[in-house]
Amino acid sequence: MSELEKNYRFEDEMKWYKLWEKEGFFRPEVNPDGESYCIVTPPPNVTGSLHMGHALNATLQDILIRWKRMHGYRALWLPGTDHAGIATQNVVERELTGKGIDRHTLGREEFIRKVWQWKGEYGERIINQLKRLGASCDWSRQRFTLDEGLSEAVREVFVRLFQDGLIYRDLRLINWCPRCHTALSDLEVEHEDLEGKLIYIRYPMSDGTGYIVVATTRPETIPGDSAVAVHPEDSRYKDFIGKRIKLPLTRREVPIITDEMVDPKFGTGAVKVTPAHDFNDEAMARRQTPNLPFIPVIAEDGTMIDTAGKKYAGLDRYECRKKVIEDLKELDLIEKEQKHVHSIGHCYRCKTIIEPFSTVQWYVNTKGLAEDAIKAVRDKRIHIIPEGWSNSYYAWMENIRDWCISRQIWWGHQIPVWYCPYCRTEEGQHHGDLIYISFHKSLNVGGDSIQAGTYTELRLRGLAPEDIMKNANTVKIDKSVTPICSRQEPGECPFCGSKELLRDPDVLDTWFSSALWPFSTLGWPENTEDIETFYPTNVLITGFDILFFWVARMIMMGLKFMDDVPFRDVYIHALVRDLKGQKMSKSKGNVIDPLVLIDKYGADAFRFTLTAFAAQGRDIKFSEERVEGYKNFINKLWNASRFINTNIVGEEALPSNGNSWREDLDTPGRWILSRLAKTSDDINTALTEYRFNDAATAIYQFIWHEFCDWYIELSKPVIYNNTNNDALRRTTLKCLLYILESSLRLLHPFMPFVTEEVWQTIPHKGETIMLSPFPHYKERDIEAEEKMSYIMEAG
RNA sequence: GGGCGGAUAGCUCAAUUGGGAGAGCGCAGCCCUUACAAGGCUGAGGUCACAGGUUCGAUCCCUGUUCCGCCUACCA
Repeated sequence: MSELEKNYRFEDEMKWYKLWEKEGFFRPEVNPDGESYCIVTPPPNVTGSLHMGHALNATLQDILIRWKRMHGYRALWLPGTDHAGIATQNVVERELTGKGIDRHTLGREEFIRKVWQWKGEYGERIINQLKRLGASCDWSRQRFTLDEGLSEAVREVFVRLFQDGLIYRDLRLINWCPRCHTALSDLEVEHEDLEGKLIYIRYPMSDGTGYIVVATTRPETIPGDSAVAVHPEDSRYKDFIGKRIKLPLTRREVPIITDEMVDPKFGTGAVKVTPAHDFNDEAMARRQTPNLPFIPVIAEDGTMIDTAGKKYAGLDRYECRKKVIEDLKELDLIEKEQKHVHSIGHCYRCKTIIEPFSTVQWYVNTKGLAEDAIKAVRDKRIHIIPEGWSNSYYAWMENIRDWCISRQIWWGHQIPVWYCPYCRTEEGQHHGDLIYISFHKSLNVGGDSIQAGTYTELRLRGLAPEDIMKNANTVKIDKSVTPICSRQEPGECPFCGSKELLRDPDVLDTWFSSALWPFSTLGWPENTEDIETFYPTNVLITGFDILFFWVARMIMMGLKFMDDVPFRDVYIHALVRDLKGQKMSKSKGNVIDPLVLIDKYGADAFRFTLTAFAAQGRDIKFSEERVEGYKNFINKLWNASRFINTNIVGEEALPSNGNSWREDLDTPGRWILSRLAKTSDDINTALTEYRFNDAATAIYQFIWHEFCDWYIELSKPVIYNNTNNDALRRTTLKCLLYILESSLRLLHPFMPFVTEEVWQTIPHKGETIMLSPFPHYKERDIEAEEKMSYIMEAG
């Protein structure tokens, strides 16, 4: 037992972490006979570094897992990272661009190799930051969503959903990011109100009887119009219905149609219909008989294509808009322009404005899955805490739309589907004629320069299958081409036996693999002991921002493939904001780096601050002053320990729970034991109900204001033997030590480092505080509490 | 457009069954008392957003209003 220094040195925190990890204390095997308790962590992106949200999230999980572990549970906190398809691809691409390298010149295989290399270099950063925070995860079980095992789970799930008819391909408008060059799901689009212009344009009648005025925010898509629509009941346009107009900037004529969806009160009550670039218009087009034609005018990269008119082809969509407005003005077809605020969708990864785009994509039919997932929450097989979020959950689930899962990027789980170019469709067309490939740059074949073509054409021109796929930039496979879905690469076409198969180039939405996380990480589809022991997991702790992205989908997939919920409780924690309540963001420059705070105040003080702030259902406005305050709290505890340590001078062994020493205590002693019991009870109850802040407040109040301010102060006369009562002196020392040691254990889940440090310097039982029992004392001494309250009030 | 949450001391926030309004920081005053000045003690400071209603009694329950934040939506 060494003399404690006057100030606690939090700088040495990590020496304990290293010991814990080395000794295997984080593994559930330390309590082999305990009841199982499991948390799987929300996997952070490999590209990420620890932000306040992660820190809060990890702190709360660590508190629960340490608490349960001390209660003797076979506690597993399973960590890992997410490959984060689009985000990671963007990061690596940006880095390559900095070196003047385009991923297309590298090719798919080489690019993926680069990403893995990048992951090897930087992927552990956030893991190390979690360790710095004190996270007691079982790192021996750490997983990555692109692991072989997890990839197998992904393939298994895809194939089974496909066989069940719950996965299908379809041609329809999707959210397309022209910068990331991929489809996005509805959730991956962030809407933001932007001020634009509502432009009133005259569309001349074909019969020369005048014109109809339509209001639009997107004049650049006029060449893609298939109609003008009015409300069927709109008397202003009664005589126009069925007539045709001359579409400005083109030579085409389009009809005036009716549709219930048109709002007569908006604009002029007449709206241009552009099925290929607007979701509403797509719906309208499909309601018409025959369907209105889809005329795309914008390319994958957001530039205009030939159908937009020679003059505009190649222009960016927003440059084109300006140009079109100028031209319409020149033609005197603009009646007026009006400022107009409306909500515009942006890519959640790169913030580019999304473009509705007609493509063939893979979808999951979610309706049935969602119904089961709704039931699980309604039947209380899953508890969402705070309960208010369950309303959001129901609202979203009840209106769920099919989930677009294919992404036109390279980093991710490639879809386990192949196509045979030599089979025919039901209509008798060759598949090879329905697969269209364009190359990133022209290929030279026997002096010919080839830029694009159908698969059949490219083969006829002498290109080998490998060359075609390796150099492909975009691959468009018609909806009617029969997919061959398989867990392993099929050696040959099951229909015609051809050995020349094309693999679907798309990868799956990152959230597809995350949805399997609670069971794929435990070893599924193998039937492992971990699955048996730890599924369903006990609680999922996460922010509300991924309630739909992730939580809802885990519930759907868990129910579907494990036939049981993935977790019993979902605890939704707050968002960490800055002092003014603003969301932290790099662009606003208000980001507080958790690592900076940890270096400045220590992980314990930082964790405790987050915990004390973590009231249910309320966002956190983070203030650094609080961290300072809890650093002082640590010092308080440290010095209380110093006081006790110097006075027991090694002569006292740790008194055990039920000893007769208690009977010799004076009123303050009986009182503090009773208060300790109440505090332990309060903390256990609070943690059971996920009231983290109440638990933190309880231990803080007890240690500082009851133990230090009152009991230690009252014990001094006794300790210094002013009372000439040796027996009482010894009992009081016992009591001081007992309370201190119990307090450390109560505090350990919140402040793992300082508690271990102090615990090791005082008499204790066991190897580490993190495996010592968590106090749960129930016996109160009401008489002593009442007596003491008189003393305290007399002050 | 629909839904949800918040408004309590100068600042950041607590208060789970309707009866006593609290903490941290900050502020004022007094204390270097042998664990801790990163501390101790004392104190000031709030018609618990506003207006009604229910009740013996409302920060808490109900209605409406204002302001703020968020989620969601097919606002051309």
